[in-house]
Amino acid sequence: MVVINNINNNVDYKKTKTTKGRRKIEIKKLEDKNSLQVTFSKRRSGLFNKAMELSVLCGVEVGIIVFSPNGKMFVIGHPDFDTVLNWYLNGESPPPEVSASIPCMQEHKKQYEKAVRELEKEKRKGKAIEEEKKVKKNNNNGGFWWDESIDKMRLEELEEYVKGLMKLRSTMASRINDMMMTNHYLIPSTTPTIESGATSLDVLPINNNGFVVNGNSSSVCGFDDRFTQHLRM
Amino acid sequence: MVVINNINNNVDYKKTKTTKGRRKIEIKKLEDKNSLQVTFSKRRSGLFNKAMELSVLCGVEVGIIVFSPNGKMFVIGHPDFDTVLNWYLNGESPPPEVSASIPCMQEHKKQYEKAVRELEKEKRKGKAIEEEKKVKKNNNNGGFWWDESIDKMRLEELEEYVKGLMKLRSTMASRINDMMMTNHYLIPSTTPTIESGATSLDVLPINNNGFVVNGNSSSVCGFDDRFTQHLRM
DNA sequence: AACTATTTATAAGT
DNA sequence: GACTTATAAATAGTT
Repeated sequence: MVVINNINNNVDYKKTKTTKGRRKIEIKKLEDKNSLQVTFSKRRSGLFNKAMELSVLCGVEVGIIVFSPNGKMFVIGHPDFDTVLNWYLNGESPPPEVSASIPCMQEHKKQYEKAVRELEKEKRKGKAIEEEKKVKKNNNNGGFWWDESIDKMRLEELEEYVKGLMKLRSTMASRINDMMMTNHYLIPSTTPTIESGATSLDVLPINNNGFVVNGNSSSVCGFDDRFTQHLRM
Repeated sequence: MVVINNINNNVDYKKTKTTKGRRKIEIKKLEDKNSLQVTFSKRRSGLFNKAMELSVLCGVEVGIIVFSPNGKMFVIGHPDFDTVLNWYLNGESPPPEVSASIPCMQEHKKQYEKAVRELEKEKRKGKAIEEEKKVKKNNNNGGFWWDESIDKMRLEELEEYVKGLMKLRSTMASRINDMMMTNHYLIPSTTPTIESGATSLDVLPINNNGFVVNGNSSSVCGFDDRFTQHLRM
């Protein structure tokens, strides 16, 4: 119980209240352009801070994207946004600890899902090279200057890719076999996939071009400084 | 200064307080397994609600991924997470209104970035079909049962893909030309890309297999019901 | 950006 | 999880 007898120290108070203080608002689109901007700034800060606290307190992974009213992108994440994103895109989990408690069927689903996704990826890739050939034929004066580097990289990565693909084939075969022997699941027609390694934009706010714009900091409770930043929208 | 004169109205109080009420905590990893779970639930709810409020009040787009301590994935977004994600992956902005205020150079950067990303995608795709052929040769007894559908889809999408690729080529040519005539920018070696259309997982929490698990609701201030759900972690 | 008076969020307890 | 209580934190309106 916090009780403070104030009879004797009213003298410390301002005699007139300076503001009406916080007032309740409806959660609906703010019409006043100015207060909208102010509210956005305050609440985005608040949101990111809440995310940071959740992440630290519970040791969990969080990723947030917010677009300002002007379309400027703000990204935050722990460990960093793109890492979290990859887990999402791959349908994976960050900590491989409690995942062992997942029932067997779930594991089947998971691997099957992943296999389907890989297959989609493969399919799209396969399609592309034929397109590329066609385009080259259309530009029969030759490709653009960057074609060479593409072909070089392709060859360099060829060997290890074959291995991965082979493994995928066998994995898919066994998994699909498992599935068909047990239950029937609908195959999602399209699934988001990520092709390349992620960049590490992390908590930095980036403009709507995807470039990092700025980022200053003020450390909060030992959490990475990058979690707090104050930038114009 | 918080001061409460409690002398005259102690009579109104319960003689024994039932709880000590909320108490301040340090923002550091919770050790007690139980309170960690409880805190995660409460704070995830709070975070999602804050996101919803921000989205409604300011009319902005938000997307959040959170993993529970057990690795279960929770996703929320407005209009839906995957839409927000695509904007992120493509380095685009949701509203094409204020984007006109972006300086010309920024526009160049943006298109260049995108072109580089597309090129990466193309490259990886092209690589894949050759791998597929190799694999097929290795499995010279014929492909698996799903090969046929892949080839069919490939052909079906061929025509429109050519058009897109042609446009990309010319866009890249002019953009890169623009860049070289003005400034020199570093080309990020890898950039996250998304290959297929997005699924609409929206606010539904999904387990670490990427499957939708459940989702009940309780509407908040006219915001989509899907923004609130209470599920086990 | 700083200030307050309030509203909200939430730590503990049930 | 859902409810309660007391308190800590966030923030609407103002300067």
